[in-house]
Amino acid sequence: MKKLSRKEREYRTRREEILKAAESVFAQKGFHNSTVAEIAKESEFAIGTIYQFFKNKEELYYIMMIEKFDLLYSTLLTGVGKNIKCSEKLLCLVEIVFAFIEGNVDFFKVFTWELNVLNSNMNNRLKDQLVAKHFAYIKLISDTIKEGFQEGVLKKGNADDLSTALVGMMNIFSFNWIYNQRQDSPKSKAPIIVNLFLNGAIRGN
Amino acid sequence: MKKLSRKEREYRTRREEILKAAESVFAQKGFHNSTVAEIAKESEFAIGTIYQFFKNKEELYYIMMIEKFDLLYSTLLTGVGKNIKCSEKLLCLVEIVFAFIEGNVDFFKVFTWELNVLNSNMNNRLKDQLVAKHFAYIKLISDTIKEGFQEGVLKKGNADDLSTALVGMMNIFSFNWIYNQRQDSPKSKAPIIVNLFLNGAIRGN
Amino acid sequence: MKKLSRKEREYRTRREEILKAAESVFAQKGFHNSTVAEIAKESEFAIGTIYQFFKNKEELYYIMMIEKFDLLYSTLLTGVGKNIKCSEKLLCLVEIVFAFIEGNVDFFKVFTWELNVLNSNMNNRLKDQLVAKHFAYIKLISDTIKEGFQEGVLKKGNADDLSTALVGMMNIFSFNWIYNQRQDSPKSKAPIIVNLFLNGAIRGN
Amino acid sequence: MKKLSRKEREYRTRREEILKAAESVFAQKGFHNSTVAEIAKESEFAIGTIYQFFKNKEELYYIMMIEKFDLLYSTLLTGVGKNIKCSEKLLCLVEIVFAFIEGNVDFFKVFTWELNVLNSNMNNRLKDQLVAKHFAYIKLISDTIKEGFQEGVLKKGNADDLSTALVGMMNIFSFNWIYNQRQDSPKSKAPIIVNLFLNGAIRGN
DNA sequence: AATGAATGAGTCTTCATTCAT
DNA sequence: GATGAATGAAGACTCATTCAT
Repeated sequence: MKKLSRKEREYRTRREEILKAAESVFAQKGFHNSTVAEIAKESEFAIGTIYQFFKNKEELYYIMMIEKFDLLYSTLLTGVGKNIKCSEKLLCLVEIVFAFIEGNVDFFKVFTWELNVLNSNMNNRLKDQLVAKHFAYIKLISDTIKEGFQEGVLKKGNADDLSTALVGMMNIFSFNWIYNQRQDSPKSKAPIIVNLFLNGAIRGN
Repeated sequence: MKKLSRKEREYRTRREEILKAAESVFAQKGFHNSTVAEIAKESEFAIGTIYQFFKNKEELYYIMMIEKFDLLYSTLLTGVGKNIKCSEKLLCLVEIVFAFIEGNVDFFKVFTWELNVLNSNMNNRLKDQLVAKHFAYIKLISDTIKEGFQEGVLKKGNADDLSTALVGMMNIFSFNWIYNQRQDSPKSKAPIIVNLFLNGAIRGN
Repeated sequence: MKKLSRKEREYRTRREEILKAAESVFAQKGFHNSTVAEIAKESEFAIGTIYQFFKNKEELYYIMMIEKFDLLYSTLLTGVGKNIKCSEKLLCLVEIVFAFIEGNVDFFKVFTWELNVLNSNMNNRLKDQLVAKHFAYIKLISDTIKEGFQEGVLKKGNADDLSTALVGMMNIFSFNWIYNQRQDSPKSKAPIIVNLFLNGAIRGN
Repeated sequence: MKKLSRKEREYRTRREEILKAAESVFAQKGFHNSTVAEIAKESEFAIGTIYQFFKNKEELYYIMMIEKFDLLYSTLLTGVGKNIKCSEKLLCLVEIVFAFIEGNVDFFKVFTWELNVLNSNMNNRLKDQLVAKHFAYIKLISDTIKEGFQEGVLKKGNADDLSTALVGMMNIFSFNWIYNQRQDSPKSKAPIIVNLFLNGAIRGN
């Protein structure tokens, strides 16, 4: 661990401050609606100073993301390593991720899709309509799960949590397929997902 | 079902064509990097014509989304209704969603986060770095699952699918908490998720 | 006076209706903020129909103005001719012009300067400020006139009317000079104006 | 009088330059036919720079007007104050206004009505026709005044000047009535105007 | 090294005019 | 002759980036 000069230490501190400001601004407005001027103001540096630390807005965005991911990753690595049994490791892993998210809401908000970021004052009605459609879709699933409770085939539990979990799985497989050429088609994954959802991953079920 | 005049039919057709073009353009570039001029060109109409059908770019975006959601929803409703058993319904549901996504890649791409939409020619290296971080994170999870195979506690299967599914569940609970005030904190959901992942939803496990 | 065919008569009627609508719309919003679509709607004709009667928006504007001027002129000609003495003629003339204006407010509004026509919701404060400056200017003049009352040199009367009249004379000489090359400079007209204002046009004063 | 920093002084200078350019461009083309790009070019600044000094085109317009008015007003105030007798004050006042107008032709042109501002290459014939109508109207008045010369009731003088003055008075009373609810109807002002025109404001006439 | 004023390319949106029906 | 949907040129305004101080 090299000892840093005062210059170097100050440089790092400023850089961190800018990254923090960027995270906050990007989280509130998304990439496209955030201006470099805002980030400058939030960080209490001049616009030009931002450009001394980062080549451009896009680089600032990427580096902020990468560093956050790094932090999450190293936290996970240490945390998970403290457990021995697989099931304990998994629980620990999920807990660390969630704790990280609760402690870095701004960062996670940056992942938001563009929709959430439209200025839409005028189109609030349309936005509400879209949200309503989404809820109807979720409700269809949770209603099906409630039927499973009635039918006696599913353990009684929170139907919303279960439907949320199922949707989460569907979404991620869809994304992966869309943005990764090599992935199998989602359709082929359907039985796997439903099977996992119903029987779980543990041997013996 | 009222019979539509030729005028009305033509109007609808044109509107559909614009919506299709918008879907395609928005999917490729995201909302902010798409220009109305591009949508006009793609749809083979003049710029001004777009504005005869939609008040502005934002409205075009929302309406495109809403109509797609409507279509998915009604397809689901009919499809799921044909089954009786809960587990069959769920499989059917997942299959319909996946079939819809495979048939509407453009639409689904629109949901993408802004990151995927940056012009980044310059910053491709950074983007790759970020993707690498993400894969390392996923790998940590799938490695843990592979340990579960070794340990004999988990049914042998595709570790990538399982880790993907787990991440999908974590993500969606995080999103819901971030964008919904009333939701319980993710941390409290950790045991539920891990339990579902391990034991499944079926009664008796 | 040729007798007109029905066709011809209908043509004239439609034309009048369009001109009337144009007058009303132009008066409310000025030339630049009026759209042909609005004039079409006001006149209850289609946009295309407007263009059957007038080559373009500008021509519609000019012809509307010209026809109104014609009407005023012929009204004046008949009215003034009924008097014999010059002073009666002048009074009659002023009265006819004023009656015409009161009966054709819309038309006269069209003469407005662009200032009155700005959309300025945002800039209302600035507009008010400008109006205030103008009033200060007028007040300076009427105060000077009031001093004349005190001094005993001016017949007691309405200082506002007198200052308004003076400003009206100054304005018109300025305009004429600005838009007519050949006119004498306003400066040379100053004594004439002040003399007329003080002594009037009648012989003997 | 605070001493200004170099920065502040430079800022003011640039601002003045933009205002001067705006005055010139607006004077030539009117508000609506002037583009911000033209003003930028005329002032030798970039478009964006204009927006650093003024929120938008409209604000630029208003502020330019207000500052000119301020200048005229303060010039008047000092100038008129140097005289004691009312009639001298009035003459001085008129002379200052006229001198100001001669020195600020651009500014005064800005007051122009929209008519003068139409692009009318195509419609020059119509514009000429309209101007002709206007002259006919003026001529009617000046002819009446000439009759007054013949009749011996009016002091011999320049009939054009007299008719111009009369029209100026009529116009301003009409404007004030149209744009000020509370004002008396023009018709009621007719005798006042004619009386002023004939007898002047001086006591004893 | 830090600053922030200046830059101008880029984009949404409007609206006069045309022309196929 | 009447219609009004389609057109696309034009213009206000924004904001990432530069560079002189």
